[in-house]
Amino acid sequence: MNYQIELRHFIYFLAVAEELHYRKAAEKLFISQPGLSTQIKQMEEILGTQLFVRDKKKVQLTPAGAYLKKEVEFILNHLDQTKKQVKLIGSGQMGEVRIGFLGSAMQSVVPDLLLQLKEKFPGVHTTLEELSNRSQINAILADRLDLGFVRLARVPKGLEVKSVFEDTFSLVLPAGHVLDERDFKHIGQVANEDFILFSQDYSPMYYDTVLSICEDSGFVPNVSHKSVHAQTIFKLVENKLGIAIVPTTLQHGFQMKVKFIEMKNIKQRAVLSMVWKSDNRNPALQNCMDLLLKL
Amino acid sequence: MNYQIELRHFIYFLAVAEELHYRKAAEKLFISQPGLSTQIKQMEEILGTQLFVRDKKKVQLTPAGAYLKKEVEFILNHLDQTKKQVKLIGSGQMGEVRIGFLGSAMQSVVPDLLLQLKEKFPGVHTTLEELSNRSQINAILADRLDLGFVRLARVPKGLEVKSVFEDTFSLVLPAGHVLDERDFKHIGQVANEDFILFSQDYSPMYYDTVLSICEDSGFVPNVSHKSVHAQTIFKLVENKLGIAIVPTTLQHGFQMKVKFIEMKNIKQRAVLSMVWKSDNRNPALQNCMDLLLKL
DNA sequence: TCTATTTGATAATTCATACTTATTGATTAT
DNA sequence: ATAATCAATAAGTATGAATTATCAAATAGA
Repeated sequence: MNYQIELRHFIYFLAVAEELHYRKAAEKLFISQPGLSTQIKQMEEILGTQLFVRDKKKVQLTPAGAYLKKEVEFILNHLDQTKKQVKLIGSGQMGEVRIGFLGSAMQSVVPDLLLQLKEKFPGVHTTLEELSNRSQINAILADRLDLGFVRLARVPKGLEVKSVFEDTFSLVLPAGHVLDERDFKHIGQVANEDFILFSQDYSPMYYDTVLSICEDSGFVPNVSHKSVHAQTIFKLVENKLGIAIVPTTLQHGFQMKVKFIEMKNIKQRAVLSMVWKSDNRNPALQNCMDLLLKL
Repeated sequence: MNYQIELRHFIYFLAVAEELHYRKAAEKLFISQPGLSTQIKQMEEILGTQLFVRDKKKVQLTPAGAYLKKEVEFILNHLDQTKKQVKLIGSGQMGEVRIGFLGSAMQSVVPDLLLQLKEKFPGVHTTLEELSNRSQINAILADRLDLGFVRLARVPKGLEVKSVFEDTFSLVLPAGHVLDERDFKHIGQVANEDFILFSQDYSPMYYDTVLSICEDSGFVPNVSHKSVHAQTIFKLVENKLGIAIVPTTLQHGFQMKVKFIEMKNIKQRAVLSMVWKSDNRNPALQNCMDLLLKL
């Protein structure tokens, strides 16, 4: 009667919370459904709180269950990371920093940073993952990621941000476009063209900034396509399906039949920021931040 | 051979890490020393890392063990906190109650109620949304809302209603109108004026009631304008585009050049009711209702 | 050098309980 | 109506965490 919560409970709970279906969850866990039922029930008894509502053909989380789900996700992620760190420290290496980045960050600062990190802390292993702004924020909050490179004006409470690179914007035109660098005065000259932009979901800040650039020239762009890949955007421009506005450094690393016209005379900049959790417990990240904040 | 780490391991580990002495740690844990030894050993096997150095008469933490100790402390603390929170949310002392209300409820009961709620359950967070009767009912049925303040005679099955406030009706006239409070006897005196009422969609009950008030005086009102905003109605009256009949408490909170004549002698009342779902699972709402139903 | 004492690790055994299979009762779909 | 699907319950099994008993190694005191 006087049991203790165990990690097993959490893993089972998470499976049910995700599937909202006992049999499916049990299959995923490779255990029998009755076993799962009793374990969840026991868990509810230990916590003294109902976690699921099972009424007639459907399983749902209670408010307490929904809260617990978030916490359990965090705890299990943190535990995984801790296990890795323990192994690394135990084997004499220093640790791991899990880094997320927007595709557009790979052209400018991130490679530099990785080189510096490798030099100063050869023992620190880094993992890299290309993710959207939103995914990075969520991953950092859930402790699946230590450090993110995003383009965001604001971040949730509990996270710290530091701007690391300010880039001008460039107009991207098909190679044979009539407008040339010499003739270019302002963006209003291409107001009638179709625009190809990064999706608003992918980077709201980028989207807003581009709109504000156009607004400053007195027009609302006609957005014909949206994409999350620079590659795709350039390809579309190359095929004359529209023109684009992107951070200037994005021109490096792609072989495309497009021309870039840097817009130095406008005030808007593409700001790339680092984000991390104020209370991140990864000792390798501490070292990493000490280095990075000095740059 | 293929075990999993469990919280038990962490608790045992922490005891040993604190005591640096197996027998003493075992005593503290109320288990036998050999049991503790095997569990720690198993833990080291699972993690693939040595956590303690036991050489000749003394037990000490390895670097990996020292790191793990810090993390285990954090995890166990966080877990304790989470358990407490889950209990609080489960018992309704903490959580969120999503409240909808008709604009006209903001003048009378809702603010009072919120104050009382904050006082008794400081942990319960409330969200407020101004919605029409119909929108509130739909939102409650769809579980997007926990509690609504409506003016309705009937509600769909599965919902509960309780009248919370009965307001008299007032006649709203332009400031310079010939009819005065002293001269006023019955609504028939203004039978020939244009009437400005809340839309029938917005509150069918209000609309019906106003019609019945007029009917009792033997006339059918000429409705020239309809609106969903009290603000608009008063503005129209101010500009002599008609007169209105509204719940009396609506006169508070607006700065308008209109005069109110309260009609105490008629039987009709503007009834404000609470609505909620009988089988709402939100524990915070349960507490909220316990409080409210006592008033 | 010999005990006596203390340490953590083994060995053998016991016992709690997480898990299994079999079944039920309730609900929905055909 | 019949079949199918769901979670809960019941009874039995087996895994492994605990126990007791013991050991080997180290220290300290005579």
